[in-house]
Amino acid sequence: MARPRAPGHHDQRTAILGHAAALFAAQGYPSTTMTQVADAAGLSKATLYHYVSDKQQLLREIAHAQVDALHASVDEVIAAFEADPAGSADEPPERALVRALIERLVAGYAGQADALRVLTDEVRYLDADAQDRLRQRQRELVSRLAGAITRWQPALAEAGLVKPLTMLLFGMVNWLFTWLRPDGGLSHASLAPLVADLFIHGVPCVRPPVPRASKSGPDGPAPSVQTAQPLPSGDLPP
Amino acid sequence: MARPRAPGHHDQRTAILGHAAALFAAQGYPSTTMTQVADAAGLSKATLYHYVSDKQQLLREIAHAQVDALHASVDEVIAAFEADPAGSADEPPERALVRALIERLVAGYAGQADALRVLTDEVRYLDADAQDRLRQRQRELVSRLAGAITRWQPALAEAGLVKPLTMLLFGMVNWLFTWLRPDGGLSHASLAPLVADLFIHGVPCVRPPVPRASKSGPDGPAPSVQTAQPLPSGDLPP
DNA sequence: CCTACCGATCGGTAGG
DNA sequence: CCTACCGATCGGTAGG
Repeated sequence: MARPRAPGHHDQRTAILGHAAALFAAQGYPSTTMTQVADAAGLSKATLYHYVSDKQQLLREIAHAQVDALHASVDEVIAAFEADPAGSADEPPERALVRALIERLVAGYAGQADALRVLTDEVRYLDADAQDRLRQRQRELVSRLAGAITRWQPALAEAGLVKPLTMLLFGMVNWLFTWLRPDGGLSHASLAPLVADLFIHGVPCVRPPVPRASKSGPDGPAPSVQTAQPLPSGDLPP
Repeated sequence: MARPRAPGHHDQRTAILGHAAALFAAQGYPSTTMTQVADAAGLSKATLYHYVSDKQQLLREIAHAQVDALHASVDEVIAAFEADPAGSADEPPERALVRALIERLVAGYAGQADALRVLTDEVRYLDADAQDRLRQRQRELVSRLAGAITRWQPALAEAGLVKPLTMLLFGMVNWLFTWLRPDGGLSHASLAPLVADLFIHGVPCVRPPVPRASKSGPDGPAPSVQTAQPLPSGDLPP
């Protein structure tokens, strides 16, 4: 059989990013060598450096492409919703949008597990500048989800609970690739409604301020729950 | 002022593990150098090696101590429950136990953020043997939570949903240190009931098999949801 | 002879 | 697109 045609520059870059994402996801960024990336892509290390300027660029592009893809998913769901806001008739449209967003995010994990893992676990190894830009985009993603939840449950927003609940949702979703095996008996498609049901039926039942007696003594007024600056991923102290 | 007394061997080791956990959590295991660990502990590198045999041992002991601490937390909650199974009278005891376990796990994140982050994010860098032993202990922890949930909602166990729901719970909890700042307006103590309420009110509402029309066509019988082998953390392909 | 520790440097390998 | 290397720095250990 003939040797496959050398792909174009753009395609070769795409392939390299895919191999790099798989290696970063499996081994972590710092312990993945450029030689491994080159081998996986079927290139010499020198040739690899013909397509990318350095190791950081691989991480930067994988992460940015992934967060862009997540935004695009939200775009699509919202566009479909605005075209037909009625939803599925058995639930209010605001809730239907939240459900659709959750199911879409979960479903997206099927084919993007590697890049998503890089986005959540390896971003800490990015340069400070690239990391800041990425976190900004991630915060925007959180805000879009939080906005949909606020329109569904406005009372929660007044209590300052929307951002925390949104982050709990991201916790469930981002933790998936940690335990969900693509070859397991449980698929992403069958898990998506589970996550959506759990969140959608649980959220209306949370009790805002928490007047329950906790371990801490009465050392002040009941703490009003405030929204901390939400950071989708850990950050690196100086 | 006199030079402080040299702490005992055990105390010095404990201090070293604490500094290493902080560095591993902040920078990741591979990019943390033994020199940094030594500096943080106020020791020379050679002296550091008097207390630990190698870098892997640091990671191994931090992770094992942390999973042991989590088991101890579960022990305590269950012991308290068995001493007084009635719970808080306004909810069934099985549900009260699940709530107590959730709140205890969340509260535990207050003082153990570094070690927990190491446990969830850095275990992949452990040797295969140590990693296997640790994952076994983590699976046992998941099983203990799943057992409590099963006793509360036996119907979910028959549908094979307990392990997935347990992992969603761990997702919310393990994701906390990613966005919850200790100095933020939102404390672990005020968040714990939020997580518990969300889970406890959401779980009874999940619909088992999912007879909803999904995107996939009718290419077979409705997939029976099975429990995949739950892995609390990612694993390293060969 | 022990412990606790130091300054200096080893062999090997990383990214480029 | 490869072989041959570099400056640096890693984890770990030597002698005293």
